[in-house]
Amino acid sequence: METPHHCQMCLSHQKSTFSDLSNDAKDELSRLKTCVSFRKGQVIIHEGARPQGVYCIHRGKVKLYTMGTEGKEQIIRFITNGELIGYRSLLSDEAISASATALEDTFACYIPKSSFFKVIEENPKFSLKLLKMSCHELGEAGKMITSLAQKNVKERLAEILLILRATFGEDEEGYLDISLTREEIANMVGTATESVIRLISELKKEGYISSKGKRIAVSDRSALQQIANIFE
Amino acid sequence: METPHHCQMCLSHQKSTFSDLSNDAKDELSRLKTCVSFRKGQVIIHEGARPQGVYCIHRGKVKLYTMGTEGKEQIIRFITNGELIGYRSLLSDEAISASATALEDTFACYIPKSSFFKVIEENPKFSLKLLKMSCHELGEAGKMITSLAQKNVKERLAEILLILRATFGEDEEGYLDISLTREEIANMVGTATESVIRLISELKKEGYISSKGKRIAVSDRSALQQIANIFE
DNA sequence: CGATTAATTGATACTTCTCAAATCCTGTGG
DNA sequence: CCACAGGATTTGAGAAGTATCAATTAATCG
Repeated sequence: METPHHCQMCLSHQKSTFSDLSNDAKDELSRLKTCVSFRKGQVIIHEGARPQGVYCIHRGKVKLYTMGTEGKEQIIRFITNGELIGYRSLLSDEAISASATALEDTFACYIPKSSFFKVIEENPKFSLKLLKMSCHELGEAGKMITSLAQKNVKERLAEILLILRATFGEDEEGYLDISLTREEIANMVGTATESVIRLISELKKEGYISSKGKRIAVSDRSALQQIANIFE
Repeated sequence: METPHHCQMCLSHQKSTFSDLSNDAKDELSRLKTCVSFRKGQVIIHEGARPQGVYCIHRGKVKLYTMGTEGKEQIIRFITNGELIGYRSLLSDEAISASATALEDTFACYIPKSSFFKVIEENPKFSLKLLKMSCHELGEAGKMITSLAQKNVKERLAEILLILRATFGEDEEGYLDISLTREEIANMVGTATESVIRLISELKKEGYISSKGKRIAVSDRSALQQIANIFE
């Protein structure tokens, strides 16, 4: 893999997990890390494996998913600029519980396990930040559990569309700035591909979203919130 | 609330989250904590509130759940001896995302927020232990998400019965050592109470479990594993 | 021993899945 | 640039899985 020039900057990236570290610590990390890139569709970490380090995404979009029965993917969440991949299993000392695959060409830093733990041990504040992060994720996971258990497919689809918008934003034409197949959307919503397709066209008819090919635009956010039973 | 005598011991409880602390740190915690108890059915922390401290369960059983639409509970997980309640929202600095209610009379230590953070800051190893714990929970949550999204109700019920057995064990007669209503089981499985009832009686007919009143005994663990698609 | 709550059963309606077939895209090689 | 192969999307029809509602029986608690 090439070392892209911009990777020099990735530790000080505004939104990076490492952004609050002291300059000294960042310098040290810079020496310890290597830069890697992944093509669209490439697997970054694989469920069941033992992790040897963490990836910090500099630029790109990644899906995190587990394999369910019948080999069907269940997308747990998405990971994008500044966020970490693989820290969960490293810290809990377990096998990797979810695979990660690049949704588009992605650039990342790779930080070996030993270096990662060194940074944690020498920077209690960073350790606390990781703790805060994982506890936040835990809350999000709880919400997802409740949605899956209690909402119907249309409600969940509306919720996911809002999550996609909040996570990836919109391009200049107003479309969600993420390219997913209908199947991937279904794998996040927890339903069959055909059901997603039917409900997307239903939401279109109702005027809450629009779409061109696989690209989707949210046109009435508050309507989707109502459908999804989100009151925030 | 009275201060039960046995609470003196709870920090050194074999399985306590705090068990690895130095004696000095434990002594300090002993001065900072207070002892509380909850009757069966009593709410310990309430979704949406701002937490002021954490509870460490000394003895008892607690359900952690969020309110879904229509006021239906979704049980996220159970908490028992040695485990913490409320640490997630304290550490992520968010509102409490899940309520906790005692399933039976429960004794706990209450550690105020400031004391909890003091212990974390002064004991990096403890901080790392919390990190490990929350990352483990994150993995469990991921599994639950995949189950809810991909397994049918019978598969999920089988899985939950196995989880209950692993979490709470069996009494001398072989029944699960936890008393839940059918509705609570349904709120964990993510289905209607009547569906749980029908499937429990189906599993009974098939000889994999037995039951007397509300008490349930797992009689064929590996059959349940097969039904639940668990291959471990 | 009531009175209340929980558990059970049956009938029916609704949601969602599955399978099959048709159409639409997209990237590629000629 | 065009045609084509292969995958993705869409639509329809029917089956399966679950939920809901109502009525009955069982268990529990003061």
